[in-house]
Amino acid sequence: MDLTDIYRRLNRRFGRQKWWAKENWFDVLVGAILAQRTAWKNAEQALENLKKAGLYDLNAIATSDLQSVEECVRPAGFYRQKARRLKDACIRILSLGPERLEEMPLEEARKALLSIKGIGRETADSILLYGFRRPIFVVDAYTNRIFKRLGRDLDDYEVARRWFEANIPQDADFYAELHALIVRLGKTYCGSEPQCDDCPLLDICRSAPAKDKAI
DNA sequence: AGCCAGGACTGAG
DNA sequence: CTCAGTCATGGC
Repeated sequence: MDLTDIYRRLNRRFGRQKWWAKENWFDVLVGAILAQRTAWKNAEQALENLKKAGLYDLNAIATSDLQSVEECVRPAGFYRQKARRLKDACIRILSLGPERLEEMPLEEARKALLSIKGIGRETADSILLYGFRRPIFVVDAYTNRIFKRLGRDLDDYEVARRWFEANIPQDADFYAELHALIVRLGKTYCGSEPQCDDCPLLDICRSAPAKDKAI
């Protein structure tokens, strides 16, 4: 399966996605945590609330009253967890020194992020890729769903990630665009009600093994 | 009226 | 290690 070809098709169909194109790592950190298992629209509302409350700042969140963060973050769902995770993440990164994350070797930075409660693999990789422009490919639920339909099982996250990285140009901007395009494709064609008409990958899907067709 | 959204943690087997 | 249960609001 030619991932570069898939990228070309998606890019032709959807154009440039520019996820977090001009944002910094803090924007991505907060956005990624708030967007966990939540529609982006709701995470966006929570972001606005944080800004209006003067809490959109690493130091401010780290030293904040947890309840005021909860109020802001409520629209994003799981608001008690997310408030706690946000604050914890800010405290940890402050004590580590944010600039250290840029200097560290990639695997080390990844481990540092993963050691923060509330930051799992996808969130850590999103922060590294979109926030720090480090070459790590992000695998998410859409990626799983789509590629299972195309005939490739990705249920092991690390294996899946390495497979992508080994089969496309090892470039952060390419990773960033491809992942965003995959999510875009997923939203449009692979939701609860699959819309196969006009799907840019329809031929690949048709020629795939028939076992996982029913997603 | 359910179902789902750009996950991660916990506890049980 | 795998897997269900849990966390929670808003939109369709």
